[in-house]
Amino acid sequence: MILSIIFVTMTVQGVRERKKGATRARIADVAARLAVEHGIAATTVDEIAAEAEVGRATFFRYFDSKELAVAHGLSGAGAYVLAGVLREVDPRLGPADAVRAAYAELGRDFARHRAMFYEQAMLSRSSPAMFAWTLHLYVDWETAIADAVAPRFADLRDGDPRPRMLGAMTMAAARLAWGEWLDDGGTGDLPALTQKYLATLDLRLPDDR
Amino acid sequence: MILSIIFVTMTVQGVRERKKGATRARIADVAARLAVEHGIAATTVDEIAAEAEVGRATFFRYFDSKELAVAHGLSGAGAYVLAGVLREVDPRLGPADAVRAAYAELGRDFARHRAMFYEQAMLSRSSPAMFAWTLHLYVDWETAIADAVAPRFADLRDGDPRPRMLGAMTMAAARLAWGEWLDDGGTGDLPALTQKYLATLDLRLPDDR
DNA sequence: AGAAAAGTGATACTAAGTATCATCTTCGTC
DNA sequence: GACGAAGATGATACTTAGTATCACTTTTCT
Repeated sequence: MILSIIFVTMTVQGVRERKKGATRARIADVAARLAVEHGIAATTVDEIAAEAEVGRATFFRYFDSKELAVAHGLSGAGAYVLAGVLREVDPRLGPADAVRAAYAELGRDFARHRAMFYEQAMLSRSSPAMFAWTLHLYVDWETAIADAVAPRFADLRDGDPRPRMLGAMTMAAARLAWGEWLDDGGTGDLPALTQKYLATLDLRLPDDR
Repeated sequence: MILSIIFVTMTVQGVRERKKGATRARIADVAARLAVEHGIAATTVDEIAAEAEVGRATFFRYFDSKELAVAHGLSGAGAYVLAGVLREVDPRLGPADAVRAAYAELGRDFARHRAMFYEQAMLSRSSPAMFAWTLHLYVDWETAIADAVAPRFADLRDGDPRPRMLGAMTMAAARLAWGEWLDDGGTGDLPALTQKYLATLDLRLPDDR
């Protein structure tokens, strides 16, 4: 009894929040799996909802569109993985170098996940709507990256544009590299391509000029 | 007779191409107007098609979604305006400086178009779908900017990532500035905000490092 | 001039996305 | 521990976006 009270008290997020997170993740996972298996066009919201064991209305409470659910399922966790890595790379590195280092870190086991990357890229291009919603998701990534990298700006001030810009540039590099990689048939070295785009990236203080 | 032959021969693009362009523009214009007047949700494709005097099927031949048509109507020409200005600013300016100069140029008659900018920004945020498709359009802008600015890279080589990155960074700056401006109620100085974001932007050669 | 190619519109259909409401679950308070 | 409030769910019904097909018209090319 007392134990359960303590447990409840200790629980960071209540039952409700935890359930919501689980449901959201379940829907996204199912959406991504079905889309990879049968293609986005052949996957209906009804199927996703049924497979995820939620009502159709609930599906749309969690995601604004079928495409967004798929995008989340494919790579929704990616932003947090990257943000996590970003926080852990050598603290002496500046913001832009930290991003490059984080991507280098992620690129290490690229070979193992090559097929997955290819599938995701193909899917994100499979329709204009899917592409649009993928871009929508990228904006979330941008903010996650910005938050993760902000502490590395030594002289950060209020409303500083640099973290957000660095996030945007990072995602642009990832997106462009991914596109070029796909155009080449997905046979090339995606991490190297990403570094190529990232290498063009630099930031300077507004008043350094 | 002979005159008409000469005329036909001189025509750069055939009747078909010209008609297509006009139809596309008409649809986009109507879509934007109706969306501004009644909101995107209250505007149906049927209304747009009817007003633009095309069949419903034709509408979807020109645009992949209602939202994309609206986005095009709102600012579809913007990319070409910017690209045009970009080509005309002082040829001695480097790529990044040219972008800043072009935006400064565009900012000069901002005051006159403030209300329009505000409407467009509000509309692009009015629904997640609209936002997603706006981002989709921005990718077109990116390539237009990249093409316009590419000649300014003195040592451009094949597959150089810098023009595309500069295009992406420019659009990111515009998008972020626009968002911040809107969050502040659209009362601030949008051109100045844009310059703030653009100021963080720099490019260096991959092998300068 | 006439055949080929491309664009258009009508029709019909599928499924995405919205709105409403009764029911059930979780939360805070007594 | 019970209870009322707040929030989440699912069923239902509905509107409209987006797709597919086909007969018809316009443009292009030879």
